[in-house]
Amino acid sequence: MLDIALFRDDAEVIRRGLERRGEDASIVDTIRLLDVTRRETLTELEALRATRNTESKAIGRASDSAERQAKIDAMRVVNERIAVLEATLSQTEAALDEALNLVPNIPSDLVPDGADERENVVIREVGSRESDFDEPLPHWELGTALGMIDFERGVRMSGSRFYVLTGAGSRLQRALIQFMLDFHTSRGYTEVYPPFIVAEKCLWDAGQLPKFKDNLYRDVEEDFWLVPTAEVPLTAMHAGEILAAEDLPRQYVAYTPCFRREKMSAGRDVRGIKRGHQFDKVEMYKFTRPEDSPAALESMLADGEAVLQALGIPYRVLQLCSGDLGFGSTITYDLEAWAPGCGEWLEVSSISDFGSFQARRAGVRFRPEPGAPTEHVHTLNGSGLGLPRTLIAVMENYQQPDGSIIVPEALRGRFGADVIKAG
RNA sequence: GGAGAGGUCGCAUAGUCUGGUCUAGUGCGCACGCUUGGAAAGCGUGUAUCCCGUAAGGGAUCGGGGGUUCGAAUCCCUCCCUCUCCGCCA
Repeated sequence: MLDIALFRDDAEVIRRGLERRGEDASIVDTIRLLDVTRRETLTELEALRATRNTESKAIGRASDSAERQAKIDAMRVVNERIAVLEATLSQTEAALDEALNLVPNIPSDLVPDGADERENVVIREVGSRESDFDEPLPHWELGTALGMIDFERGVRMSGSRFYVLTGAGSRLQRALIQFMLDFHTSRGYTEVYPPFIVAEKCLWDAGQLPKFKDNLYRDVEEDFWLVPTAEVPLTAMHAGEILAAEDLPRQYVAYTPCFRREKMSAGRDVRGIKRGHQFDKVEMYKFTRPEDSPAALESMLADGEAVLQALGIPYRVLQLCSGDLGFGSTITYDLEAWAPGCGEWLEVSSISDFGSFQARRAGVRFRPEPGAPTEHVHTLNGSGLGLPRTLIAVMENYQQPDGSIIVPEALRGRFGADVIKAG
């Protein structure tokens, strides 16, 4: 959510931001109008409430019963007007909230203009894509041959896009998760195990609602929603708090499954474990002082890249253009791992600075100086990394001509073996 | 799931029965000042958040929402949460 003050003071910045994203900017005028109505209504309402407060006290003190009754009658009239204004105010505020919740964040000046993902910019490519042999196998063939992935039984249990990791597959994913958690912890993040089911409020805080309602799973009877990413509970964890300035930045890393009710187009990404309704992810998250978030973004990017480097996976860094930016983000880098078997780049991480967008929704603030007014913190999030796709990258990059898979050195201790062979 | 007790301005509590003197008292903690060679103690002052307003000032918030009333921390309804006991359970 953007600051309502920005709509008053510099609406042009918002319009330009919306246009860069390729969105209609007319909502800005709607919001400005509602804001004026709200303030006019509030001013009159509060003046009347002030009258009522004073008069009610006078009534309490009044000894003459005729005078007392006259005041009570007068207050009845005032109260009728108050009721009308209260109704207007609550309608106006509801409309204002609804509109504000639909406005995406403003792209940073550093973000290149562009209409969609085709105009994202490759910033660098790291590692060699050279392969030792001509036809590397895709992970679905490797996984089946080595007893790491069971597609049929996953589909039998849960339907299309579900799979079972078995034996070395399951173990390798677990080794990756533990490796990533330990890795980020050693670099200054605090490990967190959050709820995987949260109240609706948390999804508003993180900016998932109202816009992405169709992508969320929820309990029919109770206020329970499955998290689509650990970003949701991590954002909501400090909702409504005023964080101690000396505790900033706060840096968290969390492993969670992620549940997404995507309507996946038939025929696209159907093979393998690249895309599903359930997947695992290790997420990095930071709360920072506003002035610190640009540097925090760069260091989070470095943290994501370091995982890929430690695993020895070739990757590239993309800067998203304005038209491909996520709803709450001001600036985003994607990390894409090279998967030689599929022959494609796989998005394994998306690293963003959300500015004060989520902090304002969730009410996360800090006090810069003792006695100073509170300010919203900035929040940043990034995958560190997404599991099934990192698993794919490991399998496909480390496959050998004899059909086995070498276990990356960084994972050997946790995995408990150097190589994955059939049988 | 059942029964009971609770949720008050950092923490702990008073106030709720008997609605107006609650612009919410007190203790602790914290900050500043006095005092002191320095400190402790003592004394004094201050110490929530948000909204409207250039300001003066005003308003809102006693877990959330709704109601009764001229007026609600206080009465009524409802939801949420916490604690104790019972049941169930990994």
